[in-house]
Amino acid sequence: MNARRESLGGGSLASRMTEPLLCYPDPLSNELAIALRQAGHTLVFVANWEMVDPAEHAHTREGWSGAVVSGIEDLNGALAVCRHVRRREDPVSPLLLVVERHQVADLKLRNDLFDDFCVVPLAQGELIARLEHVLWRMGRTIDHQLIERGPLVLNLETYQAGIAGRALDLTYMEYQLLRFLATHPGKVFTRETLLSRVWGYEYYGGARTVDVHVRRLRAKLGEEHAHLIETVRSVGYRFGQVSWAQGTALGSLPSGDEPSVVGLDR
Amino acid sequence: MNARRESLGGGSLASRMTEPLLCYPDPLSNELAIALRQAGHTLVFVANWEMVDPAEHAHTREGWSGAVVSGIEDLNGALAVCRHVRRREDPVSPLLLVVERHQVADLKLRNDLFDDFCVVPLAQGELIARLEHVLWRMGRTIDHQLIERGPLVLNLETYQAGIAGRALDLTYMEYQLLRFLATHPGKVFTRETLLSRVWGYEYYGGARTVDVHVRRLRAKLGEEHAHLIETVRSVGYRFGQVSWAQGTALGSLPSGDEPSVVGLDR
DNA sequence: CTCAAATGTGAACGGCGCATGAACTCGTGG
DNA sequence: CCACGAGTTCATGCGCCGTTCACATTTGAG
Repeated sequence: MNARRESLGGGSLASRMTEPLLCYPDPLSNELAIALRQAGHTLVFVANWEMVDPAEHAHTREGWSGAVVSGIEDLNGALAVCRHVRRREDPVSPLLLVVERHQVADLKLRNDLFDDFCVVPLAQGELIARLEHVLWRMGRTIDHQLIERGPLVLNLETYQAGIAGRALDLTYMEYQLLRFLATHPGKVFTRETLLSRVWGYEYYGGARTVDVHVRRLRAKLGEEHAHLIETVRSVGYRFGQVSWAQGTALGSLPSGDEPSVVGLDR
Repeated sequence: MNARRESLGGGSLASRMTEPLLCYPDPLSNELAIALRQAGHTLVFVANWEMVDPAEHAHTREGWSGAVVSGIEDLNGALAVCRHVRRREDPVSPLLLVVERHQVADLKLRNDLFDDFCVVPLAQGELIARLEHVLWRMGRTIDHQLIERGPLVLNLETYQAGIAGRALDLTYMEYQLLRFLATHPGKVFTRETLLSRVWGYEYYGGARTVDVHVRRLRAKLGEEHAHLIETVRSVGYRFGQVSWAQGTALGSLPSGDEPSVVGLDR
């Protein structure tokens, strides 16, 4: 089964968005598809995350104007699409996630997977309003996606990483793992959680794989910064750093004595 | 009429946003206020845009952690608040706008007035999810799930603990034990109960193990705070002490997690 | 006061979780 | 076909930390 492309119907108020919208799943619910078409968007449907790249290649376009991913039918599949789409060298954005009411709780700690979300049943015009709002936001924010955590810098566009000014040559999984950890500084993740969030929900493999990647990351970070990834014995790992332990890690520590080593030295 | 400020209730799972949330109108709908309070926010209500600056000045805070503006009662008034708030030298952000279904259309071309919006009726947790998402986008983070008991702070996400601003370096079991005790302040647990609740139902070992862990905890708490874990002779241990001042002291101790500051000396 | 039960204290054992090194699989490109 | 790199798995050793024990100290009843 191939990606299905709709051509733009009669003119209407087609914004200057010449690129198509990436839609998941195939078929997308009628309500959503109709609203999007009425707003003048061209839709390309994919049935799973593996078809995203072929779909793009199929119509020789350069990229997408955005994505609308519905988690109603299959939330895990939707999140897989989000994850894949965000990891491409040219990430699709903006990405709008559509969920049901009871799925809102599942979005916790997954902020990095989407730019905005909406809950069905939708209000009249809500989907378009959100798309426009997020497009407007991106047009005026010149956010050259950088994650800076102390001496660590991750460039989400170029997939480059640096530590204390020195460039880090990370492999794909190393980068993904470090990025995930650094996106949630301080929080401890079990190996199982890391496998599901970084590797993917469908992944089934030994938990010790995480250890090895952590080890290599530490090695590349150098002895001086290896402690940025901390081991929490019998729990998992966390990305920690001294300077924002205060106020972030422990909460409002009264600016007292020596917050410098808050929970970081073992 | 003045701006109305709520102080954060006793302990519980308080988010660490020390700055208050600006809320319009006064009163904000119950549904919204309750959700925000449950997430641990402190709320300050204003009745119109002219009261924003006086309200900020009133409680000597430096700025806001964000704003929740409801347009349900008076959309124009709400938009006026948004406009004013955005024009200040130190704009309040993020700004979340709450509207009714039929008002979505009115948001067109007003993207600059808010960072995100949501439509009533809200899905369970949607308001908080949006706040978190927009906060996350702006590079700020909320710390959830803090247990605060007097000078003791437990961060359930980072597995970090602190006492009076000083970091505690606890082992896994020490942390689990302290967490369990602090979750039920004042309540006495037998060693057997602790073994089954903290160690696990299937655990079978000597009861003196508990003693040793309590000892090490007290040592790490420091002489000053060692009394936070009390020995109830021929019964077991408890966290905190009962306030005999209030009538039926023991009997009135709620078994739950909430009241938190029962008899804790600050 | 006397004594026994309960708890505090110090120390040592030993299992388990993790780091480490290395081998193996798979895909890619020369 | 081989070389190479990336991801995964396996085997081994070490050290932390949970557990236990012996002994000291405290508590409370008679």
